[in-house]
Amino acid sequence: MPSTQPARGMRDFLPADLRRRAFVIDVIARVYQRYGFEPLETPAVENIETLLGKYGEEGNQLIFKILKRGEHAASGQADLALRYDLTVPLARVVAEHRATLPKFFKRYQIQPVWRADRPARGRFREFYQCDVDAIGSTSLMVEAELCAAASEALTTLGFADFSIRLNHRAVLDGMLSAAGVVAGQHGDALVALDKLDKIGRDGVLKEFEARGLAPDSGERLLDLLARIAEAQASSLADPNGAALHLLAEFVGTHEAGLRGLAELRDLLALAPATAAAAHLRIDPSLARGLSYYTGAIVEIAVPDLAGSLGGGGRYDGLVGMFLEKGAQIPACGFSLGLERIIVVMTERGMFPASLAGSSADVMVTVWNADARAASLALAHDLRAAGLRVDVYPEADKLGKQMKYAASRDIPVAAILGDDEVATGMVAVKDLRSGAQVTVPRADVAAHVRGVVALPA
RNA sequence: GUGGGUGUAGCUCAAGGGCAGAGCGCCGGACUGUGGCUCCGGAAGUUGCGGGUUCGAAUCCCGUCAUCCACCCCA
Repeated sequence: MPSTQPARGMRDFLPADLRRRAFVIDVIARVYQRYGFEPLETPAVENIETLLGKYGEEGNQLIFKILKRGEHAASGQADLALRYDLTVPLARVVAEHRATLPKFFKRYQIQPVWRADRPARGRFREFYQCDVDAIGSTSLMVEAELCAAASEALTTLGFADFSIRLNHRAVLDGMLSAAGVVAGQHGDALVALDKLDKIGRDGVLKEFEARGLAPDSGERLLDLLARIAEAQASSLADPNGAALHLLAEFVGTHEAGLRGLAELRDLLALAPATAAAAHLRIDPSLARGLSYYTGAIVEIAVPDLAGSLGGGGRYDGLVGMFLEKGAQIPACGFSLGLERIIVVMTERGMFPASLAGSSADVMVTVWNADARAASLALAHDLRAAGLRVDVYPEADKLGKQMKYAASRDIPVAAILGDDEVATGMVAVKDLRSGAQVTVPRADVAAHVRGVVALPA
C-alpha cells in the first residue's frame, strides 16, 4: 500500500487551513489592488533555460527539474522545471508581451513556487509567494510605493512590530571596495557579512579567513557596521540619517556607492508620506542571496522569526536577459512569504475568531426515506434565502443527526418530521443554547437568520 | 548538505527482552422524535518498512523511509 502522506515538503490543505490561507491572500490581494497592481498568473512549469543562471549558484541547485519524456527519459536530462520564484517568470512575460503591456506595468501574483530544499520549520518545497512588481521605471517612487504596499498589507493583517531592513547593492559595492575587497570577491564577502547577526563578529572574521579574504578588510567592515549600529542607537530621532552619514564617510568617492547612497536618501525622503514611514531602517549588513538585484534591496523582519517575512529589491538587468542584446527594462519588486506570515499569525493568535466558524448556518435533518424530498425542498428554499445549508444525507436516527450537526459546529438544526410535515411547520433548534421553537415553514429562513445573527 | 530526537489503535501517549495497554474519538445500547452529562457493551494494531541477534524483539543491532529540532541556506 502506498504511503498516504504527501510527498516530502508538500502539504495538503484541509478546510480549516484553507480558510486561514484564503483570508491572508484576500487581505494581501485587496491591498495590492488598492495600489493599482493588476493580477497575473504564469505556468507552474517553465523551460529550464528560462530559470537557469538567474538565481546564483545556490539557486540553480534548488530548482526542481523535470526529466525529458519519451525516448529521452533515460538520459536524466531535464528540459523543463517548476518555477523557483515569481520574478523570473514575470521578466519572461514582460519581455514576451512588451509591445502590448502598458509603459509602466504593475502586477501582483499570488501563486506557489517550488524549491528542492530540505523542509524545515516554516519552510516547504512548495510554498506561496505574494509578489508585487512595477516594471518600466527607474524612479525611487516605485520603491517607495512597493514598501508602502507591503507595509499596508502587513499592518492590515495585524502586524505592528515589523521593520523593513533597507540597503543598496551599489552601496555594498562601495563599502567593499573602500574596505579593500577586490571586485571578484564581493560575493564571498557579502555572504559572510550577511551572517553577522547569527554568528557574531568573530564568526564573520572566521568566514572571511575561510573564503580567502583579507582579514583587515573584514575588520574595517565590521568596525563600520558596529559604528553604524551604535550611531543608530544613539540618534533615535534620525537613525537612518546617522547611518547614511557614516556610510558616506566610509565610501568616499566611490562612484556607484555615492549613487546608491543618493538613492537611499531619495527613498527615505519619499517614505514619510507612505504607509512604510515608521518601518524603514537602513541596515548596511543586509545583502540578500539572489544574484539579480541591482539597486535598493529590502527585507522584512519581525522579532520572533529567524527568517524574513518577505523581501525584494530592484533588478534592472533581469528583463534584459530575455531581450535582444543590450536592451533593458528596469524593474523593482517585493515578495511576501505567505507561509511565514501564517506561521507567525498562528503562533500569535492573530486570526479572527470568525475564521474558525462552521461550514453551514443550518443543517436540515431527514426523517425517513419518504421525507427525503421534503428535506431537500426545505434546504433549497433556505439556500434561496441566502443561508448556507447542509442536508444530512441519510435517514439516520435523529440523535445521530443532531450529534453530527453539533460535531460540525453547525449552530442550527431544522427538523422536519412527520408531525411538522403534516402541520406545515418546521422545528428549529439552536444547538448552542438548546432552545427549540416550531415555526411555519415560510418563516424558517427568517428565524434561522435571527438565531445565527445574520442580517435579514 | 551536517548533527541530534521521535515513529506503538483514528488522535495523544504508556509498556525498555517474557500474553500490546490507557485516555480521547468511533460504533452499539440504556433513551424506537433530539447533540452536550452519566452508565454499560463493542470494534479496532504485521508496534513505519526491511534485515540481523535471541528459545523469545515494540524493546537490542544494522539499513531504510517518514517526521521534528538545531545548523547551512532561504520566503
